[in-house]
Amino acid sequence: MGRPRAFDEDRAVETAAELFALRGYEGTSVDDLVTGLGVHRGSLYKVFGSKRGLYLAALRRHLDQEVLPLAAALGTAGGLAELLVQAAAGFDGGPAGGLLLSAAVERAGSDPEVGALVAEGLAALDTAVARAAGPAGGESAGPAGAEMLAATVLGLRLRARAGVGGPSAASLLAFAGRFGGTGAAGGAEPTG
Amino acid sequence: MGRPRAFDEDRAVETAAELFALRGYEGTSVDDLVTGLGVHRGSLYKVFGSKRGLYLAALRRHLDQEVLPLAAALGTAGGLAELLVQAAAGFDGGPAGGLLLSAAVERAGSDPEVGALVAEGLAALDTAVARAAGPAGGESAGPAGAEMLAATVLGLRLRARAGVGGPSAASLLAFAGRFGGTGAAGGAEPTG
DNA sequence: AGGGTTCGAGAACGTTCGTTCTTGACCGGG
DNA sequence: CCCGGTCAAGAACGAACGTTCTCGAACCCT
Repeated sequence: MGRPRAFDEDRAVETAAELFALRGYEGTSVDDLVTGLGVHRGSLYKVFGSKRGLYLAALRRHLDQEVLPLAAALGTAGGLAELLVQAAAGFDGGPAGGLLLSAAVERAGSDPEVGALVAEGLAALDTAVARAAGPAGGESAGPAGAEMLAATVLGLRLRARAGVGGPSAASLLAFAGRFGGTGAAGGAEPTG
Repeated sequence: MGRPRAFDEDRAVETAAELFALRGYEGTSVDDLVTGLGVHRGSLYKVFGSKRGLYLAALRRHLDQEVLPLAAALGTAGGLAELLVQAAAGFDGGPAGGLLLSAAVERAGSDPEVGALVAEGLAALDTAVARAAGPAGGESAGPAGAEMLAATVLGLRLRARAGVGGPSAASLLAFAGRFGGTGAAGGAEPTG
């Protein structure tokens, strides 16, 4: 009953996630969202309740549609070296954890609900890294060795986001070699 | 000539750095700054020109008074293991790169001047890590191996800032051991 | 066909934003 | 002594903020 919705809700949340990832929560105004999403103000408040509600939906979607699938894919195929290379390159050039990174720094400390979502995303990253690194990184490096490598991945993403150049491919491979990762284990000859 | 200033400018910038680090640039209002600094609005604009001017001064001070000295200290004394342990623990419990982290994620991409300062801070961190890691991390791990370890330090600080638990001490020592770091090279027995 | 309900369009709300202005207190040099 | 200049105090500015309201159009169900 009633008039059917004229916009794709999931697509709106996806666009909101990109805007929030790009400019942060405080840096993105409701006007920006209304313009960028092409969704009317009233509809936005009817569906999501508030700007924060839309932000939480965007972060939730970011985890479900990008972080978790990416983590799962990296956990099964490819080794540690590939994971580090893709992390430094921005995975596939997309947002690639940009919203997770932004939320972790800007909102996780002051908004408990955001903090819980960020913790969930980071835990998924830990699991993926543990699987990619295999026994070398996940076990012999200590009971929580994967968290160290996950921190490295986060740091690489942060550097890329800040616009500073990342390490060379040779460094990435040499680094992975220290953990006996698949693909580039052993020798660490700078080839470039 | 004229009435002398009644507030400590350097102390005001220091407090501003703490506020900006805690709530970010967009999340800190001029009213917050006026209240927190105890400096009048007019004086603030007379001295720093704008909110952004104060932010740049705070970031500049953060680099000069906290990041660079910390990097220098870590570069000369202590090994990689100690650096990682201190990074995970928040160095000395202070802001410890919080403003650098916040600026890197929130402002470096959209404000070139902030981006330059952030790049300077990250470069200083690279240098410090290279010295702490010694030949093992700085050379044999590749020409830019230190950047990988610096990324790990950044990731650890980000995790701490987001409020998620960091790796155990055993993991940190085992990780450092992979690079032949001073203090905990070799064995990686979980002692806790 | 018509009632009930939800939608999209946009004006409007009060608040807060960053910034500027006005006013009077204070200080050093002639 | 008093004058030029800098200071602190706070009101005030227009713009932008997040949110709410009013209104007519569009649609499903009976």
